[in-house]
Amino acid sequence: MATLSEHWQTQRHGRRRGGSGATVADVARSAGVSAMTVSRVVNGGPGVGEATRGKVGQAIAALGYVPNPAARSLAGARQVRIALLHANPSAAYLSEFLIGSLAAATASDAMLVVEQYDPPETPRALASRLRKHRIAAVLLPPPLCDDEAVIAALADEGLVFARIATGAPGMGGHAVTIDDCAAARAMTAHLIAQGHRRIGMIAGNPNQTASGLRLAGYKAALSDAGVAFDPALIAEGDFTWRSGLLAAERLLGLPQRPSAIFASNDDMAAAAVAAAHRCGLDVPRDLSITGFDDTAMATATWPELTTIRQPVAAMSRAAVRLLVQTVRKGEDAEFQHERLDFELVRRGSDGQAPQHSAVDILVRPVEPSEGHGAAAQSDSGTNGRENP
Amino acid sequence: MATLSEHWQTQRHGRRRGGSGATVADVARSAGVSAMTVSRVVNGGPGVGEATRGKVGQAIAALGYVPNPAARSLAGARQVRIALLHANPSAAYLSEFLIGSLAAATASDAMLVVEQYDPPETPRALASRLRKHRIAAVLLPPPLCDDEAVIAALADEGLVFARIATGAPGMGGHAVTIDDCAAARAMTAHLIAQGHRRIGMIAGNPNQTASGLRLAGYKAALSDAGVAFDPALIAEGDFTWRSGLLAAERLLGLPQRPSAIFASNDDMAAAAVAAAHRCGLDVPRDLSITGFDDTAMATATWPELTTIRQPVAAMSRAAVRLLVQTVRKGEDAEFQHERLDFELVRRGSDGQAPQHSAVDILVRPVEPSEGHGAAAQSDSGTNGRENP
DNA sequence: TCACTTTACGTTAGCGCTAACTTAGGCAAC
DNA sequence: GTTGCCTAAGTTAGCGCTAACGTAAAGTGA
Repeated sequence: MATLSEHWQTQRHGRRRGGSGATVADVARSAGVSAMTVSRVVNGGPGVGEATRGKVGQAIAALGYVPNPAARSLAGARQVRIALLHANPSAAYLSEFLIGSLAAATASDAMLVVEQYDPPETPRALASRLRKHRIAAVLLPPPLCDDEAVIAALADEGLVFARIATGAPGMGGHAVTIDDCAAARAMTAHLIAQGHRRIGMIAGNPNQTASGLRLAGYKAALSDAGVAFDPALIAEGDFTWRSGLLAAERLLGLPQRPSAIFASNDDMAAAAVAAAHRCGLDVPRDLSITGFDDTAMATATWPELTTIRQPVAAMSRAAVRLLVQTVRKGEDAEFQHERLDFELVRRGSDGQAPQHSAVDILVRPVEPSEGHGAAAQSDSGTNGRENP
Repeated sequence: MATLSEHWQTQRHGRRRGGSGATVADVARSAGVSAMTVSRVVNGGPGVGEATRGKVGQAIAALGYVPNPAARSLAGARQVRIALLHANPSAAYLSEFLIGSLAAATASDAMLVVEQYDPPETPRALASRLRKHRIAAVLLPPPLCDDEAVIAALADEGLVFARIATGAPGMGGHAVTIDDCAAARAMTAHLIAQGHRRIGMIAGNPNQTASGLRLAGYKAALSDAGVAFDPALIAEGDFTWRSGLLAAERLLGLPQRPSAIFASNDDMAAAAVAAAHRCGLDVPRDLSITGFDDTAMATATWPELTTIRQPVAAMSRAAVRLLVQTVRKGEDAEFQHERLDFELVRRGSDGQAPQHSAVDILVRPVEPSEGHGAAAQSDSGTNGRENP
């Protein structure tokens, strides 16, 4: 048995200290208050005077104190585990998505685990598997965010969930989206403003609600501009590159082909570029093509795609925050729909509509946002002779 | 909903029990041993009899006991924080990489945090920033795995690191790779086996050590087959799509153009496909093209790319495991080089060489040094064998 | 046989933090 | 004044686990 003084020493510089990092006790001593008060300050709890709060804050800064999350969740007995459920690990947005969620999870002292969901498994089995893993909340990126069977199963198991980039909020869960309809409308208006009138639309898979919204935005912009809607200009894809290729080929095979194609995601837009090249069309001189999402694919094509940027990382951060809040609060689950801003990123794949283009460019040069207009024109004019 | 269970958490002695989950104490009681013994069993520690171990194991299974990681790292005062350092959040491999590391980190009770490194910051500032965040070990995916300045700075700060998919192990850190040279050799042999003799190579950025190895593998396969090496068939890229396009255009502009192009990654291979189409060449009838990495880009082109699959998730898992081990062990850092198997994935972008070289096949069939060629013909792809 | 090591456990004491309670002082109302 | 009630703290008691040490029994060697 250690003597009293030895014991005291042990407590401070004990055999098991991690070495680095001050503790609440250190801060408390330095600020001349109790550990509990420090804890209250750190967590923004009530019942602390303004002066004390200041002293403690200074001590925290001076010692570089960072709370130990392990101790925290032990003491609180509340270790929130959030699952990121994905169906397709190679989806382009997933890495950015993961980075955002991981940051938010770390910040709110929750634990992020990644779970895969593959078709052979039933939604019900999935949900109970998640429960067994002690998951409290689930993050649903596309395409899972629109899978009603999965959502129903999760809700049945009492799991909280947040749907990312879905078109249809509601269904008892948080939703974090951009305004898909407005974005599509902006992009279509952008094309119309450049003189395009026959604008092909490669729509997404109809079981993704975002597809519908993007299509609606397209129609809205046409109607805004008084351009008649032509159903023949809608080709349906399923967000894969391959489907985009087929859709684009159909559009380009039309008797009166469009002068622009707006694809519902970048993969399909990139495929449209490939299809255009196959047909001997120059992009954007003969055909403008725009995408949606601003994934890596947008810059893996030539010319690079003008597209809509979704703030994926911010969206996942927001979703994690919402989930953690809900789980910690407990009962009063009031589900939110957070809508973040999108951005129209202009690159080189769009330009003036063919008929008037040469004149227009001389008279009214393309806005020099990135000087791509001229460069794209000259670059793509070189070489590139082909015929199928 | 959760309303029912939340209410009565006072069930046990403590007023603060989080509802779900057995504890060591529960298991101990059920098995009739002490908590410490349970802990020893769980951690595979020594000093436990076989009979006791069995009893405890049964109790664990019966109660569905899962250790609480928070309590664990608190008690052990060893909360290993591993940083995944990345330079480019949209890199195609990153999501798979993250999934693997996250799984491994969770399994070994380490904490994974993601840190970005952007050029304006100096390597030294980066390293000290990591220290401030209490990072103990760093995961270095490409291209950071070959950044000597960064590596030196990390080493100076006493951080352990693991380099993924680098070509040059050593430099005081773990390395997890595939055998890039053997993989490139296998791919080249695969092309040779199909009658190709003029095989263009789009090399990677020379400051990536993997680039050199892949080039070496290409040369080795040529030499294996007795095909003369022609420096004109090497075009240098930097792993971006755009650079691949330029490189491919140069190769296809050659007076005697190659009948196959082997690109050092999928992005460049996809660009080569685009370039071929631009020139009116059919892939694979007129030109075979193969890639490397098997990222999403490999299936976002038509035809889909025959490529080398790297087990990215497995690699990141292995790296995390190595790092955790090293950090836990403490000093005796013995750095390992783990080399995992690659796989040649055959899709639609490669085929027999055009007519005239078919004669070559009949006259002098290629003698694959280790049976790469023959095995690789099978559609499902084959496991790569290590080289002597 | 006894001293000595080894093996197989049990005991104690925290890791750092916070929920829940307790206490000290202030301030109003009766 | 004193009762009551508020606010701003401090105190106590763990959360679940394991490092370090304690101890009893079995094995070892002379």
